[in-house]
Amino acid sequence: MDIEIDIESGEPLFEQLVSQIKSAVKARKLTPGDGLPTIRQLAGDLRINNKTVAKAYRLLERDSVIQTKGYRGTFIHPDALANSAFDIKVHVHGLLGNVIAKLRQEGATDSEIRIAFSELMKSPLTMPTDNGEKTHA
Amino acid sequence: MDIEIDIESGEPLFEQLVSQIKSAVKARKLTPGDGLPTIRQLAGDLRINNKTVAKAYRLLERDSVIQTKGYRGTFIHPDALANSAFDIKVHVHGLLGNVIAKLRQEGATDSEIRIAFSELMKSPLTMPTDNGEKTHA
DNA sequence: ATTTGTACCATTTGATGTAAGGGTACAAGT
DNA sequence: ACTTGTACCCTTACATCAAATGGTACAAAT
Repeated sequence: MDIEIDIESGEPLFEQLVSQIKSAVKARKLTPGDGLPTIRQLAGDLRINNKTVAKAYRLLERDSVIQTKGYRGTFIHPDALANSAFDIKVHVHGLLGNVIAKLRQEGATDSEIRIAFSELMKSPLTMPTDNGEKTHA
Repeated sequence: MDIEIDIESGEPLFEQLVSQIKSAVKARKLTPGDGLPTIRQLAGDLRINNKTVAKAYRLLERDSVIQTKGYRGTFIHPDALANSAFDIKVHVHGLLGNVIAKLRQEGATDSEIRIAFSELMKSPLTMPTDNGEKTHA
């Protein structure tokens, strides 16, 4: 598995890592059980910061594309192929986009939307308020 | 109708204007048909910028608390009392808050949410996409 | 004890937003 | 013609965040 990074590209480094590994999974170049280099190893090879690689790994694990097993290292997740198809960015874009469109339609200014958003993002303890109409089962 | 502005208060000037006029309506100090000072007049009296007052008036008219009649000036809206009760900030907070809570719960990072939000707010042409989306896997 | 991912402290750089101010110009209503 | 709200150009000061880097420290697994 070759991972290459383009510093010049506008795309964030951690994002390049994530999409390259997902692509490799989709292309069957990486299959469940395959081992990945350690964070420090990969960071050293690419000459980038450990934290940048760690960030990519963290996201990949959240998406269940990889699996970390402590001391033993990091491996391709059993369901990696299916999970690589899902892009949470698209999901977030969809849900947020609908609400924004609705609010704009109702007359809310972009400033009002932005300010409310900022305030909401400041409190990390947001619990779902379930006063919506389309609650799914 | 006395309008007073506190420059020292952290609250934005245009917001002070809006809330004071809404309060006056709720307190029946301003009733439908009452005339308001012109933007330039009020800005001069309070020694603030025209645009600050104009912004407050624009928001008040959007909320149908006041009504501008071109040359004749600005007046309290017939339904001002009812409309003063509605606070769009609360509404925006509610809708946005639910989506944010849901996305966080689904594992989206705050960065991902913020970035998607920024991208969406950049395109002023957002149309409602009405997709009856449910929970993903 | 060693290596793993991870968490925490910090920093710099660049982008982007709000709020407010200043000036100029214009269509619409009377 | 005159005044209205409004639209556009610009600027300032302030705040926040992303991305990346650097260093230190730690629980878990063997």
